[in-house]
Amino acid sequence: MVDKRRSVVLADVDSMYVSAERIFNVGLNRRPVVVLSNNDGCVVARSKEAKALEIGMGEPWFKVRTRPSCRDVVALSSNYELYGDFSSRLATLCGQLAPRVEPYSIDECFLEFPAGEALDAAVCARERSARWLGLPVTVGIGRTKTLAKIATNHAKDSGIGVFSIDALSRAERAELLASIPVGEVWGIGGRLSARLAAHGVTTAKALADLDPGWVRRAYTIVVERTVRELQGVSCIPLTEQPAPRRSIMHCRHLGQPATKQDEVAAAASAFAQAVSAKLRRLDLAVPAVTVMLSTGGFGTGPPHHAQATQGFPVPLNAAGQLATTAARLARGAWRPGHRYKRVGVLASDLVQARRAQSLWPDDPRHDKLAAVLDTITARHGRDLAGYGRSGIRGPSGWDWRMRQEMRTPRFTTRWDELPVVS
DNA sequence: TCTGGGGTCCTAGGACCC
DNA sequence: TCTGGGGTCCTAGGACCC
Repeated sequence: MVDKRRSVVLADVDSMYVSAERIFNVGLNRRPVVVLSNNDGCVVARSKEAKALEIGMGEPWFKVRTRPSCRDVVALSSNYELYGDFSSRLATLCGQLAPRVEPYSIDECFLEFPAGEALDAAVCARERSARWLGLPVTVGIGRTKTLAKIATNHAKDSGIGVFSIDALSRAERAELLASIPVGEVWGIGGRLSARLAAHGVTTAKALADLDPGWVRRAYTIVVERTVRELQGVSCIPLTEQPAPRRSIMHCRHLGQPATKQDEVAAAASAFAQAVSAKLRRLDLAVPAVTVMLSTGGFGTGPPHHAQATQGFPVPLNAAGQLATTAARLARGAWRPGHRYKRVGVLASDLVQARRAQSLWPDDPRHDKLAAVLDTITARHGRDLAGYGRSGIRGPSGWDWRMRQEMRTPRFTTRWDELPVVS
């Protein structure tokens, strides 16, 4: 009898950011390496050697760097352009192997196969990724996405490259699920695991043994789906065609807190131009823009948030209009006496740009100007040219730009940053 | 001194209508 | 004293993911 069932394969790059950095710098091999978030704030990726030093995910770098045990750790600023490029190479590689592929995140790809073909394909994906891209990949196989996630985590924990949860007997599978804390199940975060624990549910097995109908009434449909997926019933299908973007946000901690109205306006204007560039690249337009200011929660006193929204008569994506509007909104939302640490510009309810009209429909110079500014920004960064005073450092020396002092070159996407072999 | 950024989906509750 | 019901739309907030 032909087995018509499907298997989900998850290909997950080991320490993606560190692995991408190591491709161009073999000196990083076998050393503890971490990659930092924007502003060089937190640790967002760790090599195996760094994990062994008990450096936690999300730990602030300024704390880690002072530990005696971490003296020899190499820290790098994140180079998203490099990681994004390797991410799309991995997706391409997977696409050549599988009839159906969903690039899920910057370091993960779901593939779907008829059940009998999954294991060979998984081995092949791992070999090709290592040989063709230089990226180490761990692969997990299961009947559903949630089970494939569990298989991948188990493969990583036990140091094997490929693992299929489908290959286990019923008893072995129960044993594996019983060894996994419920909070490690995909879709179950800190809040839900605390609530589940109150019901006596502390392992993946206990979650899988619940009645889905009860879970739906006691929790939500999201948790119900997770329970069914653990039981082997697929509820979260592969989505080959990503759903259209609903929102685009550009939100940053400022390199230095802003206290002046001009300062928040300058940052909002600059971020709006970044949003505009992304909108135009995706051929989207936005019917309203929101600016958010906040003081951040680590100082003394409660954090202060302010936000303001402005709608447009027709959806648009022009950099000049978005920048002017965002600057005005920021001025309006600003209140004296606060140290603003974070500014965000949000474009939501996005629509196709072709269906929208520009408020400046007849002047092609605006499109040309925007294109030129995008080129300058891409090549030289945001502080050289822009609308308003966004890019220019204030007279007081205030500088909102993020710190990124340890970024490697964008080897594969910039001609002038190509690696040189001598 | 120094603590990321960018998304999605779901639910509850209020406003409003007939 | 007694005080509809059902539907839709919108928003804020919660929870999760990487």
